[in-house]
Amino acid sequence: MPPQPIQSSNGLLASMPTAEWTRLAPHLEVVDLPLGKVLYESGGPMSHVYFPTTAIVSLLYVMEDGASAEIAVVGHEGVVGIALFMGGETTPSRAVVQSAGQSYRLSASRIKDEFNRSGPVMHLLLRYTQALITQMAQTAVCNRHHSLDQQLCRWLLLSLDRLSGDELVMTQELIANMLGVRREGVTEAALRLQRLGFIRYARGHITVLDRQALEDRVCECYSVVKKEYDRLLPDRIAA
Amino acid sequence: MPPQPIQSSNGLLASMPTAEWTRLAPHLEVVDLPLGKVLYESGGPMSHVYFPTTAIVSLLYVMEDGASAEIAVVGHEGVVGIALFMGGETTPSRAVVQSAGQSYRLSASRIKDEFNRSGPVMHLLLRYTQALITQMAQTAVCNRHHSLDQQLCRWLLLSLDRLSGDELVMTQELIANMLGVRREGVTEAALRLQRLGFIRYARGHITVLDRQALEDRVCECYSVVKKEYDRLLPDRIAA
DNA sequence: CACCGTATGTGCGATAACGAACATACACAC
DNA sequence: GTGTGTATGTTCGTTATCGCACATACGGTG
Repeated sequence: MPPQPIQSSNGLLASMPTAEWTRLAPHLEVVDLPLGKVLYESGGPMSHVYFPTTAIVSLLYVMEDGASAEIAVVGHEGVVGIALFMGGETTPSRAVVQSAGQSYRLSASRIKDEFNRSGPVMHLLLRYTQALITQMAQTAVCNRHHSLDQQLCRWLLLSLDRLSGDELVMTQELIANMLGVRREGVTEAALRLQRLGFIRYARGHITVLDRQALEDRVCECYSVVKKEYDRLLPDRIAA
Repeated sequence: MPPQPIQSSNGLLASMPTAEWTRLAPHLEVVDLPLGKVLYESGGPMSHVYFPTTAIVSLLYVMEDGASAEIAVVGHEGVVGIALFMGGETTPSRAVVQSAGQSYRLSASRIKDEFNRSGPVMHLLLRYTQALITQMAQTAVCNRHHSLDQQLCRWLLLSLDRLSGDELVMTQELIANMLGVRREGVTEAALRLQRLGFIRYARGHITVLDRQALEDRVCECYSVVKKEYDRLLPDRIAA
């Protein structure tokens, strides 16, 4: 299989009709998002919405005692900052760059203006929001019922879907923070996958060797979410 | 003569400006929702949205193997069926009546028409949706990090907030299905609360004797969700 | 009032994940 | 090459919850 072309755009932006794209394009900025950058703090101000292209952003909740859990992940298929157009202005979750890369961004006032035109962009953003809701709901279910092994597979596949290659730059420590488990637990689960020959792990670099094997091992949560994204956002345009 | 609701209204309906209320009121029906009634099946058609008054509805996901988990709960503060106006038409979750009572309902076409006017009703529904998102996210976090005892407290308080009295009609078996845990686990957690004098449990009837004690024992997830509802839906009108 | 179905209580061993402490081992700077 | 910091691997006792089997007890029905 030939390598996937590098995703040069964002699925939501690419799905916009010409008129809307023409209106918004002059106001879009391209920004580099380094690993670990916090786009929004819990309850904090949100100056822009982000449409990632090659970056991946995690929405996670950090508790009073410091424990954390990922609620959803956003890549080139979506947008970070839905609270702006949903009317809440802020959310109790934090948005952190999980994989460095680039993103478009649009100021809060521009996205609100566009949304309030109640045109195709609004409907697109709302359908995306529903897909994101499904991801959150499925995360809740998965946290309840599935093993760390399965959740790691789900997490790897969700990340892989948002990257161009087959390699993730991500320490086990960070994965543990996302999944809300111990680092040692991730080590053990990753070792099992490595012994089976599905992945190769080396100091913060994971290479997926057998994606199909991960899909065979993952829980249903992955495909439920994926199908819902495909259903709700069918017009995604390839790079 | 149709049954009249006990609780004067639903929070969202009560928050609507006069013009919108006047427009919608003639089309609202009052319906009785018996315990266990399935309003929507996973992926199934959604003919109406429901604005509960005295009923409580659970959104839950049922897995292939029959295991289930509650994703969110909706009572007189909200609406069941957001997928209709979000544009998805359906969702992978099931909506089940958790506590019998009454509800208003509105046909799918009427709610969509009203939503598409892009007026105050749309903005109200979107703010509600954001609050619901917070509840789902917090459910995911709670499932990951908190003990069954804490989760039971959270569940009891969330239910209590949506009821008029201090008694719930609910077997431990059903609570276990909602929380996605074993029935025996609920028995043990409920016994602990009972021995402490916080609740009284008798064959499907739970009476909360000391609400404050439950609030002292519950994890932060409860207050995070509650504060977010209060922040996003400040205009709620009391019963 | 006897019966029976359902709801609740109890007692196991099994297991997955935890928390902590520690061992290795690679990557990079000097 | 040596040193150092970070990433990964390993071990072990502890804990919460599970899965199963079964005991009890309430309440409506005949």
